[in-house]
Amino acid sequence: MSNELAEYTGGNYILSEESQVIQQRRQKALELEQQGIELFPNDIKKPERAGAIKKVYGNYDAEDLEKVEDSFRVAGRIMALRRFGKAAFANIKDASGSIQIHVMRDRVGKDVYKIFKKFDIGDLIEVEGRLFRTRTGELTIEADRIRLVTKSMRPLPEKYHGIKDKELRYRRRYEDLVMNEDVLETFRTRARIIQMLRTYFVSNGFLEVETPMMQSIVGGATAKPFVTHHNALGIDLFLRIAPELYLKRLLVGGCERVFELNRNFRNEGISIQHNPEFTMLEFYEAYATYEDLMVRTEELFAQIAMDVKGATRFQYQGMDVDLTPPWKKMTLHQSLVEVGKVPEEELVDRDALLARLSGLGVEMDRDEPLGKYLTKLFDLLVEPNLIQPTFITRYPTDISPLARRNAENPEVTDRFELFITGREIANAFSELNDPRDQKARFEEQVANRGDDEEIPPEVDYDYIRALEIGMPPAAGEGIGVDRLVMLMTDSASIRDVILFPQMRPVSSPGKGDAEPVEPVKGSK
RNA sequence: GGGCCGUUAACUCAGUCGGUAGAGUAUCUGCCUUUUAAGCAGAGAGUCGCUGGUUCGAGUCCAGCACGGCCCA
Repeated sequence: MSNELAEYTGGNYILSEESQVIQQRRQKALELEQQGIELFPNDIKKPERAGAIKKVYGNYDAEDLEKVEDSFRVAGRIMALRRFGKAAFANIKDASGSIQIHVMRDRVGKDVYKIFKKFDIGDLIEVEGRLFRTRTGELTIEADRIRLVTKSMRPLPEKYHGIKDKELRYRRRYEDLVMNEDVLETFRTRARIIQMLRTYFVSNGFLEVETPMMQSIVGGATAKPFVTHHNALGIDLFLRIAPELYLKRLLVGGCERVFELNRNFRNEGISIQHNPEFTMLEFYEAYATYEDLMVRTEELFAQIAMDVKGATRFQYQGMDVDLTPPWKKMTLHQSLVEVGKVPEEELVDRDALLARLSGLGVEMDRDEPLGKYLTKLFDLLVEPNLIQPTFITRYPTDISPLARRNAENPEVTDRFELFITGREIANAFSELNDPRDQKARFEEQVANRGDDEEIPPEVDYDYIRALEIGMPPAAGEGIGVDRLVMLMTDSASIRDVILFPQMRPVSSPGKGDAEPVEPVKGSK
């Protein structure tokens, strides 16, 4: 064959040559068509599920099955094909599982068998017949009728090893899903976790809302945003980095319990833990404090673990994790001293902190708020060691612009971050609802931002206005859903829990070849 | 942004000291009516990621680039 040589044509790719295997498939498809076989019919009645048949008849022995006179009609993809001249076995896979079929020339008829001989692994077919058990004991459908449902024009990956190349798995998730059983299982678990999150909050009286994805002022977190432009309004808009300021406006509006489960976008690095778009759950509860949210979080995570894992104690990437409440609590200072082995007196000493960071290979500006040095040290020395669930509390006020000050010590906030398996998985605090303090902190934040910022920082004065109307005392939390799913599915990379993770588009022929792209009609 | 590793047939992978490009699966042909990584016999299939360099000769050595993976910032 000649590889799929792609020609660069100004953004689109056209296959100039095809592999031999694909040419042969096209040829076969043509031959079938000439014999009057529809390659892509649309009149297939809803079939039985392979898994359901197996569930009901899985325990029947050969004699029992002979008494079952019903015919069963399934449809699915041919995953394996073993031909013997005038008969063949095939494995047919649908969303519920797979089932073996047996096709005999003398049963389906010469003409049909001739057509069947042109079917390939990867084709979707429909089969109808009675159940029997083979000599080796496998429940099998003896085909009376067989029909092509969708012709596959391209060969599937190798049947035994499947598709292993991670790049191809992420770029061609459809193929990954066809070949690798566990992938669908992971995403089923993901769906179940999201369902449980939703059920938990709804049943606790939280209102699910949707707030803007496109915002004119970046707020609610510190991260670089994606910029887009609205033509009619003539303004730049930012894809949200967090929904926080909108959800708290709803607290002002009288929604005492709200949550949003949706995507955030951050224009930063891609890593094993970061995808530019990721799923965040944020919830806000009036008349609750960050301490109440600790209890909720423990309860929620334990419930999810029980459902997914059947226990609150399980393995993650070889680590033993125990989510049984209550979880460990530590202040940021404590964690730096006890886990990070930083002498306590250093924690208030700018020079000592900078020196220690420098020793760790991190150079930071001298005029950063002290809290930044502490959290940097925390990231390096403490976070990786927090394997068991741990709430870290009392974050410095200077790095927590939206959190309520602690009543005894206004230099720290009523805030926690949750760490499991050395990773941040949630962030929560009692909400700052004093508009005067909020305004001062916003303005200070804006004043302190460097000139090198690509996006000029802006104070959200409408949010201040909302606080002036009056926001009830409340606490709010954000949970990184992808990371939670990673934990519960024992996935090492965030890409394994996002169906289509962000990848750089392929711009040259070769591995990960772009498929032929027809120029989009009407596009420039 | 830095380091290490990878990129060879549609897929999974070998490829020794620099000397004509290999296997299995898949495909095609023939045989085969209870197989299940079916079997047997045969065949076709490659711009060795891209570009340049060294060399009589490069999949192999060197440089740059692209994409990806892992680790670090």
